[in-house]
Amino acid sequence: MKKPGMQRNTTQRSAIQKVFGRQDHPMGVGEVLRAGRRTVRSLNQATVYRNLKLLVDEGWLRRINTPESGTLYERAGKEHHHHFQCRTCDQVFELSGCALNEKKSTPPGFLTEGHEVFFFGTCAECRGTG
Amino acid sequence: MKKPGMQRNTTQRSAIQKVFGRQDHPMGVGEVLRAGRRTVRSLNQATVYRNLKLLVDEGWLRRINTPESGTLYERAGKEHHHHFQCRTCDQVFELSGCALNEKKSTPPGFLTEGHEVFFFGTCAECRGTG
DNA sequence: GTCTATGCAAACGTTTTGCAGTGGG
DNA sequence: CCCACTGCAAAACGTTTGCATAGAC
Repeated sequence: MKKPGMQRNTTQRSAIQKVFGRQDHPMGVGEVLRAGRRTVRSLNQATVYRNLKLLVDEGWLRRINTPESGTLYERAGKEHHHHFQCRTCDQVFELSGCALNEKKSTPPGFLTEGHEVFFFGTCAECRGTG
Repeated sequence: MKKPGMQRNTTQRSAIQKVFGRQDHPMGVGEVLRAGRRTVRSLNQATVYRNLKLLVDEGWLRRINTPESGTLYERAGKEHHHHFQCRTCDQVFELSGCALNEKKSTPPGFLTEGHEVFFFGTCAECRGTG
């Protein structure tokens, strides 16, 4: 058995965390990498993957699985919410609140521990209504 | 511009469709391939991929994007419903009904055209309650 | 000095694609 | 006899991993 050991504060990880501090929308690996390189020029893709995983395990980030844009990440600890993806610009937005009755949807005998909701449509800007 | 042309009835496609006639739970490419080979021994993975896409475009199948088990497919045309994935046995179940208020969740200016809900938990059988 | 984290490249699993040949209409 | 469809193999993705070494503490 190998003891985990203490984690270190690297410039790479800080850069990645800073990216999430500046952006308020869910981001994919590519966007994090590009943004992070503005702070650490040498930042590597593998490092981003490793740190995103680490930050998720740590509870600092949350993974979101989108049907259209693959895996995205957002800061954890926010209030329970869901997501909306615009089919025109592909941007993912956070929606506040939750209009879902979890109990009503759970079949007898089953135990529901969580849920995820994804909305599709057109965002205000792409409708020209924004 | 290339005219699409008429599609043909191949033994491979029929085999794939027959698989969905026999199974009532969402299936991944691997399961479809394995099951389809019981009808057409030579059935190829690429053929399955191509036909699943074709059948989705045609409206005969529906894609489901699961966070844990990747892309699954089910017969289209069923009543609106959602899915439940057991974290123990990984099986995906169909839930009937929809306890979601779509209007209430849509921000002003946005247009919601659809939604997908995914539940996680433990199924009746894995709880020993089934 | 120790040992974690990084960069790089190779490996991986999944899905797509190019191509020559098969077979449905 | 066409041309959509198939099988096969290669390519294209997104993600993970092994390894030598840089750097945090």
